[in-house]
Amino acid sequence: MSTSGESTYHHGDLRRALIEAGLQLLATGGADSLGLREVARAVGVSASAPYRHFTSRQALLAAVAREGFLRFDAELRRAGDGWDRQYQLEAMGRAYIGFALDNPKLFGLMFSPVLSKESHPDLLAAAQASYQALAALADGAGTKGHRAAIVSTWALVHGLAVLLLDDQILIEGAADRDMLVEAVLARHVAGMRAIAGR
Amino acid sequence: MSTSGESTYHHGDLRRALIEAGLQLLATGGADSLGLREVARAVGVSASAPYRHFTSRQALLAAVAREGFLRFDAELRRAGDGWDRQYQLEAMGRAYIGFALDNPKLFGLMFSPVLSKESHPDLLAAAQASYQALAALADGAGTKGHRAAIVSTWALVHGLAVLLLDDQILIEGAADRDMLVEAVLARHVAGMRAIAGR
DNA sequence: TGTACATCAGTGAACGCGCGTTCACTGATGTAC
DNA sequence: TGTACATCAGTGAACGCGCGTTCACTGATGTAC
Repeated sequence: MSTSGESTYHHGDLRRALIEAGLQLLATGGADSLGLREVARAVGVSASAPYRHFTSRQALLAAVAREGFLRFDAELRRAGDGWDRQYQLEAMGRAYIGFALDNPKLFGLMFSPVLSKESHPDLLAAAQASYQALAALADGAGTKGHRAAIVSTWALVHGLAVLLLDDQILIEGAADRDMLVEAVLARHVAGMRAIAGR
Repeated sequence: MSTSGESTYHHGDLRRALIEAGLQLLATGGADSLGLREVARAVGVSASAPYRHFTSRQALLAAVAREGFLRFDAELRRAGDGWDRQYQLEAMGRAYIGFALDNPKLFGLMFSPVLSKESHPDLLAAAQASYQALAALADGAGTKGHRAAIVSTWALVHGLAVLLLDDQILIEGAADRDMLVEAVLARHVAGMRAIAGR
């Protein structure tokens, strides 16, 4: 993985490497659920080595999911940055769905109920940061502080992402899919504006 | 399961019984994924018996998911029946989310990407029937035939269901949850009406 | 700068487990005459 | 109605597999003097 001829012994940052390998496997691999041995194998380390850094398989999954939320959050914010306030919602919605489509397995893990957020506080924190981004987004659409408005936006975007991910919606190619996403987002924004009365 | 003292030999309708047990296990059990042995055990039959009725574990899962869609579909339609046209969308949305909350694991299986719909045509058919129900619903809201309108409604309702299921939305008890669902549905309907221009 | 020693971060063999699936089998049921 | 036989729908033992996890171990690294 790093400079050649290097031993895997005293790896440097095995913890980081394992998380990275986890993300990699989710990005390219076939399996839908990560294994401890699988990740260890990918890094080129013995099956028991991860136990130096994670107390259990759950802990590794949580760390990978947390990393996912950090990147997700960063991408959402970056997407929002370049735009005028009135276009932010659509830009971030696009980014939300884009992230899900680009990282289907990771997205699935992040929102999986098998990872109890209570037992992994830093995972929870990372997830909530993403929520804040969305909340700000809905606020920007002129419906300050209304939980229903925030949740509506979130649910719409999340639902569309999940339905596309699970191949539930009949689409004809990527272009058709993108058009559909645009149309749905535009509708939503129009609806929100109409309700906000402007 | 049936009249006592009955042998499991020449069961009568083992296929049906296995599917039923699968639903039961998803409803009450802890595991998130059904196993062949698990289901066989629940029915009180040997581990290899299911192979008389299902070619593989996948086939059993598909059959359970199909049954899920049939019930889902029936519930959606029943929910829509009792209401005036203008309240149908909300009624069915409630039913959609209610089904998901009542049958979290089953709902998860139904919309799981591990079940390729292509290799299970009757599963696909059952799933599409449910889609028809939703399409009719969006039509009823006065936005005839617009795919974006149908998908918006579907995505919103599905997304809200999934987020609630995965404990992503911070809620305070069932009453609070129900209020939120109502508010989100009401907003959506209002938005759709506003766009449709009435 | 060199040495002694504690601690750290890996190894690799082993554990038990439960799974999906196969196979030869056998008892129960249905059918033809 | 009775008998012979084919077929059906189970049994139960066995297979290999990969997993998470534990454990005693050992080589590499860091630290105190």
